[in-house]
Amino acid sequence: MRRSKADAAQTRQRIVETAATEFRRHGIHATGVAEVMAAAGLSHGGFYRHFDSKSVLVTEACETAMAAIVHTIEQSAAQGGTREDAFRAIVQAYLACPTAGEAAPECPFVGIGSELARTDAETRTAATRGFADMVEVIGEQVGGGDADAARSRAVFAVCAMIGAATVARIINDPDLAATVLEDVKAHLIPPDTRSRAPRRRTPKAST
Amino acid sequence: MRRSKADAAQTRQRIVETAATEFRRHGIHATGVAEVMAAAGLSHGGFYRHFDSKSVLVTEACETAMAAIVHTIEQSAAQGGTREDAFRAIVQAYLACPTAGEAAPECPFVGIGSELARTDAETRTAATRGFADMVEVIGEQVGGGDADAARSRAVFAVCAMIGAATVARIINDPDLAATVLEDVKAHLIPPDTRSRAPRRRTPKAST
DNA sequence: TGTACATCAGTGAACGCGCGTTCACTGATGTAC
DNA sequence: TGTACATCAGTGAACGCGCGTTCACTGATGTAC
Repeated sequence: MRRSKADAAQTRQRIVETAATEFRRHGIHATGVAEVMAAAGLSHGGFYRHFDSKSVLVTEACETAMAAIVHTIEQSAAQGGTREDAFRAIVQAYLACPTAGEAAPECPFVGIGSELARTDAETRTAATRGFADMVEVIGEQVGGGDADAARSRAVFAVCAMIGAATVARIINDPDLAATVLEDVKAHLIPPDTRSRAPRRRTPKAST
Repeated sequence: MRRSKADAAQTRQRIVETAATEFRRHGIHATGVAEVMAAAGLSHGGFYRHFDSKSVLVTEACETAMAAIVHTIEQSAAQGGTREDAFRAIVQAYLACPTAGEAAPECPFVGIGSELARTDAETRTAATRGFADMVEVIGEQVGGGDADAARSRAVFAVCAMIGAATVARIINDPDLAATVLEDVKAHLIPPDTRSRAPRRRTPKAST
């Protein structure tokens, strides 16, 4: 039963968005085309009306997922009045842990990080752009130096957050996982700007 | 052709060590039992004389890989005279980039990070122990506060390194990937103790 | 110590299954007149 | 505007392939006497 062009375009987009979620949640390799289509409410046969191959879907899903996490970070940033508030809001939101085992549920660097390194050039390019965007948005909040210093600090913060969420998801002990997230939050957010969280026992010299 | 007990035990260990390398390099899902056995110089049929299932191999390979990265970190630490030297040596070695796309080739948190989060309880327990060991070894080098502060700083450093290596492997632009590794090194290693690497243009206030 | 037999590490073919992909088919949509 | 036909989104069965796993077989190892 043929659908209108508008319907078809909408279906295509739904498949990509569903894939972005499924891949992040269960991994790229572990998520089949049929699984994505079923989650989108379709039968698997129609997949190739929209995409040449699974890897094309992976690329587009990566682009969509990257745009989503960048958007979330922008929204977190918009919550804070000062830039310090904005940065704190970003870190708190990214490393928020309803359950530590599902830290940063939106971020593809966490959900499919090690798999992304083995994807094709197009997908890795999309991931690279996503990382650059994350750094840019966060770099705007971590000023206090020249542009390059801000960018460098943003790179550091993004890497620390990605590493922390990755580790927290792997760790088999919920308390330890939560502690890891708290430790990394404590080190990323300057103590004088932190809100609720208790300060470290001995602040000590800067690292 | 039956082998002696000693030979069989040696074969088993060879399979586990081969698997540790193959899984880290190509991913758990993407590496078949037959592939591991072939890489170990065996035919795939004999696999189940040694292991009940692939997931048992995954667990043991994870244990082996964790022991290896912890051992490497210990050896890096042994190179430095002071604790600051030791910490610098650990970070420099972990984030050394012959090619940035292969950062931290030994560390399972990087090579199979997102896949580890979806493995069974035994494997995640092995990974959790490995993380705790990494934190303990590094914690010994980042003193300057009480034990808990040192542990917390070690957790932060380990997460930042894992995140940096994960990102560097994904990024499609070798220069950007190398910059990420340098940025994270620069932030982890206090400027006054860094050796060769050029200092950031404006050191600025501590973060 | 020597012999006869059970054990089992390793081989290679085979198994069922799920994967990515293809295809014949359906019927609503888009288009040409 | 109405009609006749081509297009194509979506369905469901089928394809070849590689995966994890099993199995009959081989022959050296281990063991009981």
